[in-house]
Amino acid sequence: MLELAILGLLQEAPMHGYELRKELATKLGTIRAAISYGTLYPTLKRLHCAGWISEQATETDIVPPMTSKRGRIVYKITAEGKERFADLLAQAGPETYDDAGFGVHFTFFSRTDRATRLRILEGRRRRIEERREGLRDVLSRAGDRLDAYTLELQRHGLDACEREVRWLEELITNERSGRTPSSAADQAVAPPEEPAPHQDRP
Amino acid sequence: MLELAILGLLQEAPMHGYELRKELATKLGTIRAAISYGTLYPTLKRLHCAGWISEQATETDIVPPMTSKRGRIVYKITAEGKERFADLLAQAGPETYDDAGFGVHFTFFSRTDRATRLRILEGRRRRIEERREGLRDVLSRAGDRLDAYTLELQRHGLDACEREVRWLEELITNERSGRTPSSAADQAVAPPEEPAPHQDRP
DNA sequence: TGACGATGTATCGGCCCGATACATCGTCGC
DNA sequence: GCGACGATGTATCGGGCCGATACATCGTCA
Repeated sequence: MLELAILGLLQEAPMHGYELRKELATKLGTIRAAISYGTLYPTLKRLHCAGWISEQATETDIVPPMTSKRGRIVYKITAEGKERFADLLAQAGPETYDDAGFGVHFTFFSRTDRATRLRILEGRRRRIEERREGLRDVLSRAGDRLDAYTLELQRHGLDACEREVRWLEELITNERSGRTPSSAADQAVAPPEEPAPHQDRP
Repeated sequence: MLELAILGLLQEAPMHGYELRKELATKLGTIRAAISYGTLYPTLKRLHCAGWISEQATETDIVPPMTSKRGRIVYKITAEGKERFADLLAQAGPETYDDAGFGVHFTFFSRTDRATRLRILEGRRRRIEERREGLRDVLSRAGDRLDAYTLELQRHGLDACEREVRWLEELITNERSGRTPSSAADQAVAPPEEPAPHQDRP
């Protein structure tokens, strides 16, 4: 999963580890607090060995404020890496539908096609619906066996599930009718087809 | 964290691994799907070695339907284990406030005192508020740099944060005024002090 | 009698985290 | 000028937890 996230970010721009972590924190802020270095660096090494990314120690810097010879390693995605990214993004296993996996996939939704988006959205919905049904079962069948706090927790969880299902329904509806997620109330008119394959970092 | 959960469940009744897993699934259903055996059995062994629980292979069974000599191992909490449980439940590190940790603590709230409950509730609130502020920052400062899907994800996350903070506020208010979580609208009258130290499994 | 699913215990590889170590850069105060 | 300090940067290690897998028994139904 982290592999997908790294590949996705490097698709936008070459970066070194520290920068990657910060970028991950803002883009995936909802999903994970911040990726740990204990995971990041070994993963980068693994991706490099696999040939998905290229490693390049650098003396010079890109941005003006820094002009020294700090030993930084800039990573750049390779052609094989882009292929790998597309595969990972499109294929959906069970882990695609849990919180972290879904979040990462969703983050890069603008990089894939509508069919894939719908597939993942519906898979996620099914997952949450299952959780919701489980909670309803527990509340109706064993509710009186649980103490007040546990009960309250279940209820709060159930509420969150229902809310997320509604959110997903809306996204699915939008997707089917060819709309990009409506920001708030804008975007009344739908773009013709794919909502601009990808163009962040303007 | 899993240690706390196991100790908590064994406090209610002796159990063997398989049963423990099912019980965990229903009580902590909101938090985690189901605990993996690859974690459960090693943890049980660890707890046994530490002296928190006692291990007893059994031939006879408790419940009527089963009357054979299946090699099951029934675990029972020890006096030291109960002490350990109380310590773990009351002490609050940073991991107490993330989703899993908070969920487990909350599940056993009826087993601890109001001061501890308030401390944990407020710590959790602070944690969520931090996440909320982070999301607001991103949305206001870098919102236009992100594509529509990422934006939508952040917004959904922000909404969930705000909702959870409100939920926590309510719980904290109730706790301060000496009420157990109000089931829905019942419980208009507050019990005198601690809401019955613990009595599930009636 | 044999297939099948639920029950039950156990291990292994792998992902990811937190703690930790170490080094350099820019900035600010003294 | 110079030292302290926080941000920047790379890296390793132990440990928790997961998914896959293996193996065995029980009850049930064909």
